[in-house]
Amino acid sequence: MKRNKDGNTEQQILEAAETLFLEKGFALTSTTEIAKVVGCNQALVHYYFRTKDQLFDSIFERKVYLFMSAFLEIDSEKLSFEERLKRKVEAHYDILSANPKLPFLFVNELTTNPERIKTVREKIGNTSQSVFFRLKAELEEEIQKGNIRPMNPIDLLLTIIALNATLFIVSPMIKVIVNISDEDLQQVIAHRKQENVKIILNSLKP
Amino acid sequence: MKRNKDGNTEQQILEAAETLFLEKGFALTSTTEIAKVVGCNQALVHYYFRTKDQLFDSIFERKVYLFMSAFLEIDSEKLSFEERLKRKVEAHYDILSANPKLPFLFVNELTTNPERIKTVREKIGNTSQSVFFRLKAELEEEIQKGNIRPMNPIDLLLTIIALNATLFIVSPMIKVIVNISDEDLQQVIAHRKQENVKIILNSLKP
DNA sequence: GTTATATTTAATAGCGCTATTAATTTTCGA
DNA sequence: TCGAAAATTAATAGCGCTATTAAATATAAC
Repeated sequence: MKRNKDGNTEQQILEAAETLFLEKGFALTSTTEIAKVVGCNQALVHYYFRTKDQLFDSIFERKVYLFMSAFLEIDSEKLSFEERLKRKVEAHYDILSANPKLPFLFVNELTTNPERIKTVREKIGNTSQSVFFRLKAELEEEIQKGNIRPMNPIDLLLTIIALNATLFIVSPMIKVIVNISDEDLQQVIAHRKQENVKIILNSLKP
Repeated sequence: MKRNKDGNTEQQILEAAETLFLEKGFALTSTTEIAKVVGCNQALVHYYFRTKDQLFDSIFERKVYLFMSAFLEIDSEKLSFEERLKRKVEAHYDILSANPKLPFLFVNELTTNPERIKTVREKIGNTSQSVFFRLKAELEEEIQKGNIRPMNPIDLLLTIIALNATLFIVSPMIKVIVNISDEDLQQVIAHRKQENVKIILNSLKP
């Protein structure tokens, strides 16, 4: 029986690669290991994806979209700026809770391999820019109205990303610096969403 | 002339290693490359430090201390809790500004090699715990007095680390998501210190 | 059933890395 | 100045990795 019983081998490779890349990053993951997880020959990984880089890129692009997706949706309901922002922050946090390794993947790859930034920008640059300019416009309108203090949209984005992503990025560090148990850490994660929302909304006040 | 003109070779290796480890992390830095930077034979790196791991550890430990150092000093002056906290946050931010690659190093190594957590904890565990418990005690006293809202000291630490470290961790990401120039990024970094202080002090209010 | 095509495997070239060893050169005190 | 100790080098064993190639096997169309 040569053919893989579990159906689509290409898909299995993709899934194993995703798990391993998220776990250890690009450099520490080998096509040999991916093949071992799937239970196939190592050459198959290259048969389907040619190079390790191509395999990684196809995964990475979708992950970047996932990370941004919380900010992409345009809310139809007529809600206040703060309420809309609150929902986006919560949605973003939820996505990260479900994919806690995501922030590390970005940091790791975009820091160690700045070349990839160009690739990413080509593919998602327009989307991310439109997200940014929409936020910028909304923010300026609110500032104009005097509802929130004057601030740079980059600062707001930074605060959101910092608070939301960092918990997942630094949880290994936290465990070292504070001698905290895994259960306590889970508790922190659980209640941290509202904490973040609170801090972010507080930071807007005039 | 066999002897290195620039004096202490061991020190030069240490410095080159530090630069490279900070730049690319443990895995992507080779002893071969370190030797090339120093201009010596690759075996010398192993002559002085035996293994790449030992070389890394000796650097890593000092970096962890550096990261924490802002919170170590006990301020003699009689200042309010908020003022003391403000100064610590600023000192911490200053250290990171001077060592912007530090946060990435921690995240990278403690995430990809959790084994190292044990080593770090053995060496700095007591120090970090005493820092934590001092903060905890001070915080509880202030909460008792009603000066700040009830909160977990872990939350406060998380907020500080998140806001301070993240800017330096994610600056490559920011450049992608927002199409920001290097000059603009420098501006953001420059004014971000007070922004962080503001957000942190705001987050304490009852 | 035969055959073209898709999938899978074994084998391997070629690279860079870590760590060790033995030999060589330099240093420096007696 | 001699010789032990320290510093440095060349050489290399041995490993795992990426990517390719050619051969083997399975699939499906006819």
